[in-house]
Amino acid sequence: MSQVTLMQIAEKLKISVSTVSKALKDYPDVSEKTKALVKELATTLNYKPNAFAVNLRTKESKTIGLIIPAIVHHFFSNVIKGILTQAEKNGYLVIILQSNESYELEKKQIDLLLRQRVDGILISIANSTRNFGHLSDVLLQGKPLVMFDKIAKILECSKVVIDDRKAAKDATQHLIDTGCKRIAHFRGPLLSQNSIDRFLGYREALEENNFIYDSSLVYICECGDSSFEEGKLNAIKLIEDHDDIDGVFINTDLVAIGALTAFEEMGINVPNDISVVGFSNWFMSSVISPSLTTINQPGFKIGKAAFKQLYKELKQRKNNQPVVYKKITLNTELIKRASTKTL
Amino acid sequence: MSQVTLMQIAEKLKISVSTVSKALKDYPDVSEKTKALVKELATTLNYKPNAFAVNLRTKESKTIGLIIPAIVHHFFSNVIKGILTQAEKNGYLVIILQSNESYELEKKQIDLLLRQRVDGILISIANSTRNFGHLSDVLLQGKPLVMFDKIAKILECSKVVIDDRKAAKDATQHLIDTGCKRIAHFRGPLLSQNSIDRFLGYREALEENNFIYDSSLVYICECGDSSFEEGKLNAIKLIEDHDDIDGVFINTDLVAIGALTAFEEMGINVPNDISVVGFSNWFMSSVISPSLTTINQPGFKIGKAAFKQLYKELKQRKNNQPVVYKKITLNTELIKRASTKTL
DNA sequence: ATATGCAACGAAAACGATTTCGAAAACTAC
DNA sequence: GTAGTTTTCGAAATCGTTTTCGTTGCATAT
Repeated sequence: MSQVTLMQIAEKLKISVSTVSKALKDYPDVSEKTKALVKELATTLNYKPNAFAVNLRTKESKTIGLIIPAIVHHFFSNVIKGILTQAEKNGYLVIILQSNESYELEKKQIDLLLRQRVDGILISIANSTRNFGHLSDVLLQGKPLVMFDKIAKILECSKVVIDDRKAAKDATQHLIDTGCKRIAHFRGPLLSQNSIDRFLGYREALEENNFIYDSSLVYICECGDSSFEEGKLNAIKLIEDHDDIDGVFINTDLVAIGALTAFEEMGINVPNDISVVGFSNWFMSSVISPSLTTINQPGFKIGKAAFKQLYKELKQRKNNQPVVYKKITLNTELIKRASTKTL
Repeated sequence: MSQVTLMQIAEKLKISVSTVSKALKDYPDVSEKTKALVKELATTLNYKPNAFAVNLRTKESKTIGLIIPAIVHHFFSNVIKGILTQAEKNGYLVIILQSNESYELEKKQIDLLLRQRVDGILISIANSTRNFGHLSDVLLQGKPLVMFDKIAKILECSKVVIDDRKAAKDATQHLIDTGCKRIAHFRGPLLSQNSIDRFLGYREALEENNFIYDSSLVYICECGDSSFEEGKLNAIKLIEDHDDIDGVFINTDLVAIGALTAFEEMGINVPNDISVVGFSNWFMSSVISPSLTTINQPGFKIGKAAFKQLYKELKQRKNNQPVVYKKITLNTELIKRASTKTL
């Protein structure tokens, strides 16, 4: 029932606690004979070192914290999977918290993790987060912090991202390449940096191809729980407002799927009347009809890279080496499917 | 940089560590004046109690472990969300591990969590898990264990489930009620208890309506990463093998969506030629065309209920009350959509 | 003056491991 | 046999809290 301790092993073997500890950790100053004895008893008693005591002594917990805006989300759950996979490989445990896109919650959660004395923190910040004091606190405590996907540009720490702007430009360029002449954009929240960057990529592609940018072609959606509905509504509004649109670049897949549905209901053919490009490559995008051309956002890889970077910094600090922050940008790719024309 | 400790506060105030500790925890034997002094200094120094030391003393970590077969999964990510939400409310942190449906991994992860001295464990077991020694170890260590969704019936502990059999029966009955005369079933893995129960529900509905059960109408799929493809392939095989099928009950939504796609490609109209009912109510099911009739599996609620039960047992043990195991069965509901006929 | 009670504080023993340092034992070499 | 070296072990400090059990000083009652 109650846990086995080093002392219990020591008493049974009539040796000291220190020797038991050293035997289990293969210190050179313990004879092979006692080592064997200790190890055997330890396994038969099913000894498990008390993590609290170990952590207290060694000042590290082999645990990291992860704060993420949402869990029920194809991209983010892939990120989590990447992080967990890599953490497991390196013997780290992960405490996961979801901020629900709330700054207040995020702040509280950082504090919780700091109290828990995690070795480091991975975070994708909430859209509503404008102050970064809670994040610089982490750095000030001497703990590594790696941001991914939704980052604070101003904060000096490592980051793992995709190039939203370039990806959005690629997406828009694809619409242009396949013959679209007047291209709308359903963008995400005004405050979200990702949305801003994607919007900028959209505009940049237009400008490079000498299209005139028309702000009335840009529709905003929150990209929250009702993304699908937002996509439908915006699609309807788009058709009401304009009669010459032949392409749309949409901030996220789910909104795009809503738009596809609305287009179908209105008897508008995709891609012949209007071409659609989404963003993220949710699993769903490949199974709907017409399948959705989109930008693949490599969630699993981002998660892996984020943990790897955190791990690297953890080791650098441990070895008193200078910590070098890195900004890692992972490649996205355009996945061409049936919602855009082929040349 | 380095963390503030009780001793540092004590030294600055020229009082003892014990008084500081007691002041912060509002013990009655500390004067209001010193309490105020201590609390003020604690906040200005940004004191955070060292969780390792606290845990070591109090023998509880306010942390629980969660082992889950997969994260990138609509149902499971909803469960996680439910658990995290409830855990946060009660001041608990959650360490999440994914077993990837591997028994070996699951065993190792249980051991990891036990070493970490989590206060309790929530688990949905892997399909491949046939031995439950690692799980009864948890109970033997005096730590609460609550299983959800994928459970081991043989193990005596609390469980949170849905009634797969009844739900499957409802689904099949709905096909019968809407006029289907010959109903096939795409079932999940042979080893998965959920699949077995759903299969039994399917058969029970047939029998209760005096349909003859025909094992050649039951197709197996793994329901893994290629569920969609499996659905397509099975649908094609089904049509090749039989020409009189007018209804299918399918083990999971994703497989069902694959089947829907294949039916459409083969020019078979759903629901007029064949009606389809899925299982789980993935988000996707409502946005595809035709939208999928399915069984809603309340992931969020399951997660919440699982944590609540764990919490209850945690408190019972703490108060030396007898621990009562409970099997909680949550309601499912049939969501009628366009893939089945209306009366 | 003595006894009693209470308020306010502190010393010290846990909790269970790690690690340094010193000591004992065993062995080598002369 | 003695000096010196190498093995092998253990005592004790430490990590930062919590909590028990005193102790002190002071006010009140007798």
